[in-house]
Amino acid sequence: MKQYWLMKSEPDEVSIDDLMAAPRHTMPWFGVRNYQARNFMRDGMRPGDGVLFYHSSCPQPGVAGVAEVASGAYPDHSQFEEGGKYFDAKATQEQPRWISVDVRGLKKTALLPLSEMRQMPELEDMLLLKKGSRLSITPVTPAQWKVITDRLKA
DNA sequence: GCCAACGTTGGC
DNA sequence: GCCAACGTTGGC
Repeated sequence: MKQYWLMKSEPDEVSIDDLMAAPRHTMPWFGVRNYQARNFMRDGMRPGDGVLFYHSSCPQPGVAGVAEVASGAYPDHSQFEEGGKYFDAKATQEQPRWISVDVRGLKKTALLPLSEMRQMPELEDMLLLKKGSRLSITPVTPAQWKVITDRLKA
């Protein structure tokens, strides 16, 4: 059963344009350092799942495009890069702590701003919109997916 | 830059 | 296992 997700990225780090410009529109999703988000990737995601690509921590936060999960989970290389921003001294090759999946961009869309999503009654239960929600990866229900992707086409 | 909310760490 | 202190996220 296909599932749906929302994945946050800071456009200064990786924007929807960066994703679409990558070879085969595909990039590894690295740098997740939160267990709940990791577990969603590890236990919930399957290739072909739908992804809303969300721009966060920027002047215009919102959904910037549609993507899909393009691989299963594998160890996040950045945890082993000593001196790197995402290095984790407690991770080993034998016992990796963090994982990545590949994400393939399907299309860049007109930005659906967070402010507008907050005004859509159908989205009031979205995890993204809950007070205090900071998870970089959240599940999206099929109904929410439909409302949002329909809106992105309009 | 502010700050609310949440997650993690570490002493006990 | 508790919980205070600290760090991070992310909208504004």
